[in-house]
Amino acid sequence: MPASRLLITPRCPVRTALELLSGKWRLLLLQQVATGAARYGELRQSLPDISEKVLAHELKFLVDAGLLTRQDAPEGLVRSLYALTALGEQTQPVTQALARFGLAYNAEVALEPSRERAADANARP
Amino acid sequence: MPASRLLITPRCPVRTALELLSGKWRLLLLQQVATGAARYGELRQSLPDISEKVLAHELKFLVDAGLLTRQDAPEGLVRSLYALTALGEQTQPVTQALARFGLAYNAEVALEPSRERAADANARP
DNA sequence: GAATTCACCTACCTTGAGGTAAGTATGCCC
DNA sequence: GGGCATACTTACCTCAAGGTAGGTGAATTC
Repeated sequence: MPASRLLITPRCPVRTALELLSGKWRLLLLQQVATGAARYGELRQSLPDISEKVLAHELKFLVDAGLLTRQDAPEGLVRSLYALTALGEQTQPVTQALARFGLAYNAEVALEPSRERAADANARP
Repeated sequence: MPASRLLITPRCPVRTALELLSGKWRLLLLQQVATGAARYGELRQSLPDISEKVLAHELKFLVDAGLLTRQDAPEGLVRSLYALTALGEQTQPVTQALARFGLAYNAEVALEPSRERAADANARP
């Protein structure tokens, strides 16, 4: 099975994906928008502990990268409606896989108090 | 469909997963180990541009987190054989999803030279 | 027309992830 | 026992992600 061990170079697709999607908020933002086109204020409420600077910045990045679209005012309304592009929708399997792993990890940690120290390093209030 | 919009709190499983797996190297290391149990030197060769400090540190982190095991010398050999735990194997769907997204992104960018500027922000030699 | 809300933007600061370069401990070979 | 390889460790530094706090301009409300 080491037959398929591959050299991890900068052009590896996993690295491409990591560079586009890594960060504390990007995948969470995409996940929120996936639940329906969302406005700026809705996103801020959904992710209570993101700062406004970062929210605006990440939205801009995702639009520039072609993962989100921003619709300006459908005439008369306040502007800003974000939606996933086709490419953006392709991030959903990633988020789902992460969610499944997160659940598996929590389940495992619950069963193994012996590893609580390691888990504590990532514990939150 | 906004029926299922959920509050992203620190306890969300996606956040748990992101905290454990985010970073430049973790998923790549796990992917490499998944191609067969690996030794320190093999991993260093597979990921040519990781620094030794980070390689050692990330390996330790992954062992502490319960995603990798390190077998000490099977008697007489040089020590250090890393392998995935059951939990560690559960990260593979994440990596696979990232790989699929990376390929889709590259394909899309190749078709749309108009967005090359945004892509350039993440381009590498 | 004053006040408020919404969707941002700007300047400044802190923290930590990751890099560089060197050193250490252990075993193996001859 | 001197040299070499493997598997790390340590001290130091840099940079960028992310946070804080306070703006701004346009629309909407009263």
